[in-house]
Amino acid sequence: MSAIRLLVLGAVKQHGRAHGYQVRNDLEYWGAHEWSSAKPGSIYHALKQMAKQGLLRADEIAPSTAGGPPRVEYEITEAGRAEHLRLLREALSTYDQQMDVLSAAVGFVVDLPRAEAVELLRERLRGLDAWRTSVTEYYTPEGGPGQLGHIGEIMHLWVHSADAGRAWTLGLIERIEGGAYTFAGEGDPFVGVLAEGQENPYATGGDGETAGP
Amino acid sequence: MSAIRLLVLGAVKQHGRAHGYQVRNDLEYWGAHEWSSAKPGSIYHALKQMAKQGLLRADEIAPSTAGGPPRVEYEITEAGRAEHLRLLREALSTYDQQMDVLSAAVGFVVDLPRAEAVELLRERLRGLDAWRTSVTEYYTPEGGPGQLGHIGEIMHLWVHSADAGRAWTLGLIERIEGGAYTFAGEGDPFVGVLAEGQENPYATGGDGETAGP
DNA sequence: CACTTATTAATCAAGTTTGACTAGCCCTCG
DNA sequence: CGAGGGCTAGTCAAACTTGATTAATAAGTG
Repeated sequence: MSAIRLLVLGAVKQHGRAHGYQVRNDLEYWGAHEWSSAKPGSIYHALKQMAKQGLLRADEIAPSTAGGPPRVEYEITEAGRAEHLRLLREALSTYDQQMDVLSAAVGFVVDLPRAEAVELLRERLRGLDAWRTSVTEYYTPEGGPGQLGHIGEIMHLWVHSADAGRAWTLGLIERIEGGAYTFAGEGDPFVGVLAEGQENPYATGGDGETAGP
Repeated sequence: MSAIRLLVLGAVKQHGRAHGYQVRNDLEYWGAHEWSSAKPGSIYHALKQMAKQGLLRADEIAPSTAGGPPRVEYEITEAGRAEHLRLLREALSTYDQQMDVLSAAVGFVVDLPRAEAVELLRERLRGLDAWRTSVTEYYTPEGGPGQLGHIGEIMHLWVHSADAGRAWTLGLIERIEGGAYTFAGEGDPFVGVLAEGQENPYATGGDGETAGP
């Protein structure tokens, strides 16, 4: 699973209706172009693909309000909302070892009821534990771990990473159960999108360069 | 950078000369089909691509020794050896947040001299630190971190993961400096490939299922 | 006003990845 | 003996990602 669908669907969902450039701008605002494959080509491709699959409805619209070729506006469908929740649940609950998917999911976690978010994260913990166990078993040959030579370091890396993922997940569960943030059905949601015409303080070429290679 | 070139080049290099199925088997032996994109299509594609680029030399060979269509054998060229080292150095030294690349690199780390391996890992540490700093700066708006709502959890995740990566890297450096493993120019290298005809105990369909989804 | 430069909103080609499929050969079971 | 299952080695189409490029308009400049 790649993060792009979750991100693009989520962006359109928060607006209700959006054109490609708007989605692109939101994702840039979230910094997503730095840590995921949310580059223009991928975004426009995902929009078209999801429109073809009925998750979005495409409306041709006259010349844009600010120069450039005419825009296509996309509106989210019921199927699209359902798919977004499905992707979100999957991303939160499965150990995927890809941080971009998890990051995107965390960005939308408050779209779920609080109790469900916690339950999904617990599911994640179970997956992590199972993975950790299977890694240690797989990489333990009959002759003892010394048999492996430096290859054992790969296992070491994974176990380390599983443990770190576990600790982070536990921390998040604790904060959510402690009442942090506003979840679905608990009042005004936190919305992180740019209004039409609002300038993006974290735009691509800015001096605030961020993520690594 | 994807891990596939590093893996495939490395596999051919360890044999000196290999056909696609042999590479595929080695990567399966290493468990790489579980944690990287080392699936048949990608492997054969990478072989062809790298042959076109002069990193490998392709020789057509008569029907296989054990049924099936004729094999194409690939031999690594000087350019291929150089490219493998280049990819390896890059994978070890840059913070990439993709565990598959790092895992593959760890598998080949002993191809380098011990001192260079340590230096590259230190470079990695510097990259990690820089990234951690930029993340905390990027995600600290004027109004204080409370401004971010649940979005701050994304930063939390990254910082956590950077710290875990730092700890693992430090541990590895320590073990290498402590004399662990046999590096380039230090005697008989550890070679983890299957000999021709040797059965693969970790083959795809085996009951020893491993990595997560 | 004509001409250059920037910005906005996409599109395109090239390269990758995926998952399913083909086709030859061997072995076994009835 | 021959039908089917399984292994070997690989191909293929479809989807996805990437980076470059295009087109349309707006804004500045002499």
